[in-house]
Amino acid sequence: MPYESGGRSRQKQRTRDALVTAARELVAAGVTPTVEQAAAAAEVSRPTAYRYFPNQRALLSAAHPETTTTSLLPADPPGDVSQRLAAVIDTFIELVVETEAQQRTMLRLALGADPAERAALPLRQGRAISWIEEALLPLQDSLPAETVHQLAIAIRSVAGIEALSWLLDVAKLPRDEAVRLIKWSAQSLLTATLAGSPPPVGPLIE
Amino acid sequence: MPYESGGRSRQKQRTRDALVTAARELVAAGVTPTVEQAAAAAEVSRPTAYRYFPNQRALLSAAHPETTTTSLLPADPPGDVSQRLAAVIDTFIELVVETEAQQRTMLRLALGADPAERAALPLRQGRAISWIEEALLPLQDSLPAETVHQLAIAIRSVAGIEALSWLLDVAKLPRDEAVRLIKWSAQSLLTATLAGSPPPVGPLIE
DNA sequence: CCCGTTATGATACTTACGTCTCACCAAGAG
DNA sequence: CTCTTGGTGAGACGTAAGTATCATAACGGG
Repeated sequence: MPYESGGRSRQKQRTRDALVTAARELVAAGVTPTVEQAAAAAEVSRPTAYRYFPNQRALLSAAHPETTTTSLLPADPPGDVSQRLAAVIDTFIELVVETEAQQRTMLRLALGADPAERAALPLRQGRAISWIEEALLPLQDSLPAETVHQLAIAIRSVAGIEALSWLLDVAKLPRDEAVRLIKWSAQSLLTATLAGSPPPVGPLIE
Repeated sequence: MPYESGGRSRQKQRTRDALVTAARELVAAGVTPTVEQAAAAAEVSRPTAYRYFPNQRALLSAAHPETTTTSLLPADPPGDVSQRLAAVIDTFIELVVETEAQQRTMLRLALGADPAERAALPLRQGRAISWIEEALLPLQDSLPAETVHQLAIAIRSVAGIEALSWLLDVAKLPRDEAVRLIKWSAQSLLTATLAGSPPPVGPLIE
């Protein structure tokens, strides 16, 4: 068994990193790079790129810009849930709008995959839910954690790139109106929960 | 000027119809046909298909199953807005779930287009908004039409294939829970409006 | 009936995805 | 030093999108 010392040859890791880095830069530049382009930018041959990623989708998914931000709340977060949510949603939507092109690309790639491949792609699971849950933290005193989680999911589903692109493309709302409507929807879901109609949780009983 | 009598040769119309019909059948069968397949099914050559549709996207868009249904309300619609909305949303979601594969395909195609092309594609403008507006009809006594319209848009944005696929793929909700959550969100938006917090309308004034 | 327009088909070309085969090279093991 | 092996590059192949050229049926007008 040849060279295994210290975690085997790190050539693979270096090549993989080069590919991801190159692809990331191209994606950040606003384009959807060809596998050939990404390979060239990484100074690697095209077959090699395919040795690391089964297809373009997987490569570009791995190149999806990583957001390391762990919280969207301001330095001195308000105690009021509604205000906390407003702050988080404001920042989150801003984030989405700023990277709209990439968000659309990733959404399109994710939709192109069949169910089996979707499960394999670790991407498309952003940090939005945990961000929103952090905003909803004050609710944990009065509501079950599962209910809060479900509410966070509902809020994310009205505030993501999917809803935004529909509001823009189909409903043909101006960008600022779309953002405003999303904020209203998010607050309305919270209001309904606070008013005593929390999102349903658990198995259907009917 | 040769033959122009009675609306010129209808050969073009027949060929176009054959293409759309063939593509529609393939799409309804659950596949995303290549231009070649659609052309073959229409007994037409591939270049001819491209003479009628600039690309695959345009062809498949034209093949999008037409829903001629003009209303989603039951025969004897309830007078209560909430119940009317529940009825319409139930039926609408059922419609979306039943044709989920096609819906995803159309969404992916729509996302693939650049802004200029998106404007040219008449598709992706379903009848959902008018269906929802019909459910909200009783609100017209107490709210401006523009507000009702905005509310319908907000409701549609939480009840469409975009939100559904996110709930399923990313939030990993079981199908029945996703549907239930969507119904809750839609009702919550209505509730918020009735409770005196209607969706914002008009130009931003800040 | 002949002529010319028009729609169409046949064919080829370019690009890109994805797969495969084969040769090469470097580096560690003996 | 030699032999083996893992990583890589070169090149070819098949499919499909999209474009372009050229030839040929079909059909209406005179």
